Amino acid sequence: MSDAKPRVIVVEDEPQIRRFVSDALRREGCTPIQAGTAQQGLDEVVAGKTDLVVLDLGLPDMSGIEFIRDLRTWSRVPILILSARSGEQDKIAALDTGADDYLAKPFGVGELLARVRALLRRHREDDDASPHHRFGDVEADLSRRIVSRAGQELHLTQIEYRLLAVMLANSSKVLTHRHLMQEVWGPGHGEQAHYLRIYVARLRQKLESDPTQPQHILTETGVGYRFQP
Amino acid sequence: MSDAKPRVIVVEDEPQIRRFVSDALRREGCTPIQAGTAQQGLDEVVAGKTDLVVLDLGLPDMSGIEFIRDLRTWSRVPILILSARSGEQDKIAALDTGADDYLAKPFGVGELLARVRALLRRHREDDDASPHHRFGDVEADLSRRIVSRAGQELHLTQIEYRLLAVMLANSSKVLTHRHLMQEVWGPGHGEQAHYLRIYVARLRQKLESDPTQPQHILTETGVGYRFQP
DNA sequence: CATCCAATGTAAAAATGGCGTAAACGCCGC
DNA sequence: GCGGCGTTTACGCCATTTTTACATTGGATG
Repeated sequence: MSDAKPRVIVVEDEPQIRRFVSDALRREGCTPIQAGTAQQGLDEVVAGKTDLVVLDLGLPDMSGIEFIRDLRTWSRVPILILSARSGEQDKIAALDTGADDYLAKPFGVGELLARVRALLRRHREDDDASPHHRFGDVEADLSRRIVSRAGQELHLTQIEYRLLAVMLANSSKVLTHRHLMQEVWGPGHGEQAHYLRIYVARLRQKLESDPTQPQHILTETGVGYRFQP
Repeated sequence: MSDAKPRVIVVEDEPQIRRFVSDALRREGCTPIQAGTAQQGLDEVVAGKTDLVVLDLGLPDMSGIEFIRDLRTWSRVPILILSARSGEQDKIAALDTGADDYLAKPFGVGELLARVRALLRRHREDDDASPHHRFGDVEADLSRRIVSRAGQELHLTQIEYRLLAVMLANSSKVLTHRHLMQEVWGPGHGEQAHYLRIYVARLRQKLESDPTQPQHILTETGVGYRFQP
C-alpha cells in the first residue's frame, strides 16, 4: 500500500470557502480537487481514485441529498457534509442518505481536519477489506479505479466505468434501463435506452471472453441488465 | 433484511443519561449493553462481538482519551463520543486518538441515532438476504428477479415473470381471469383470457415437474387460477 | 352411459419490437 | 489537425408476443 496523498474532492459553490477548505486540506497533506457544481463533483469522483468527498449541501444545480443518493449507488467513498443549516432534520436526512459525517457552519478548521483524518483512517482500513471485484479473468478495484483483465490493465472511459461500477455495486440484481440511465447519465435521461446497448456492448467487448455469449453482463429482455459474478 | 441486532456498548457514568441513550438505541433496533465505568466498558467489548461503542468522555476511573487509546490497540470497533465539552481541542484529541465521531451535549436524540446508523452502516458486512419463495424444487427470488429450478437458474420472459410474481404474491388465493389479465397486461386487457392459458402453460412447462399434472399452478375452472405452495 | 359443448390445453405460424452491431458525425483537449 | 470519446443514425437479426388453428378435458344432460 503506497502512502500517496489522499485525493479529496471539495464540492462547494462559494469560491472563497472552497479555496479556504482546499488550502487547509493541502496543509494537511491531501490533494484537494475543487468542484463548483454537483455535476463537476461527480465527474471528479469518477475521474480518479478518490479518498474523500467534502460536500456543501447548498449547491446550485442539484440538492445535496440528491448528490449523496446518486454517488452512493455506485461508490462507497466517505462523504463529509458541510452545511450552513444546523437543524437536526437536515443532519438526519444527510446521514441516512449515506453521508458519513456532518459539520455545521461555522466550523473550526481544526475540527474539520480532525474529522477528515478520522474518515481517511477508516477508509484506509476498509481498503484491505476488499473493495475489489473479481469475475472470470477480470479484476476491478473500484476504489483505485483500476480494471484489469488477465493481469493486463485496461482503459475504460468515464461512461464505461460508471456503468460497470453501478452494475458491480448491485451484483446479481436486475437493473432497469431507466435506473441505469439515471445513474450513469444523470436525472432526465431516463428514456433513451439505446445508449445502454452501445455501452453494454463495449463493456462486453472489453470484459467478456466471448462477447457474443456474455457470462457476466446479462440482458433481461424488456427490463434491463444484470451483472452475474 | 433480518440480520441480528447490532450489539452496542454504552459507556456512561450517569445512570440517567445511560438509560436514556440505551432506550433510544433499543427503539432503533439495537441491543444496548450498559457500562458505568471504563473498565466495565472494555470488559463488555471483550465479552462478545461488538458493533459500536458509545462513549462518554467524562468517566470516573479513566479519561476518555485513555479508553480510546487502550481499545484501539486491539480493536477497530467504531467509537462514537458523547461529551459535555464542546471545545475544539477536545474533539480533535478524541478523533485523532481513534474515535470515529464526536457529538457534544446537549444533543438531539434524532441526530445521535442518525450518526449511529451511519457508523453501523459502514461497519456491517453486506448480508442482505432477499425474500425468496420456494415450492417443489423451484426457488424464486423476486427482488433479484431470479428463478431457478433444482439449483439451475432458468430464464423467464417478462410476461411469464410478471404472471408468476402476481400468483406468488397471492399464494393459495383464487385469481380471476380478469384480475390476472389486468395485473399482467395492464388495464383494458380484461377479456382475452386466452393469453392466460398460453402463458400458464409455459410456466407449468418450466416450473412443474409434471406439466400435465400441475401441483402448484392450479386451474379453477370457469373462474381463474390459483397458486398452491 | 353416450353425447355434446364450452372451457381449457397444446402446437405452430406470423407480427412486433427489442436488441446488437457497425459506422458516421460532432465535440473538445492535446 | 489529430485522436479519443460521446452522440446520433441506420439496419439486420431474433426473442418475445400475438395471432391462428386444432386437440383435449370434463361436466351436464338426456
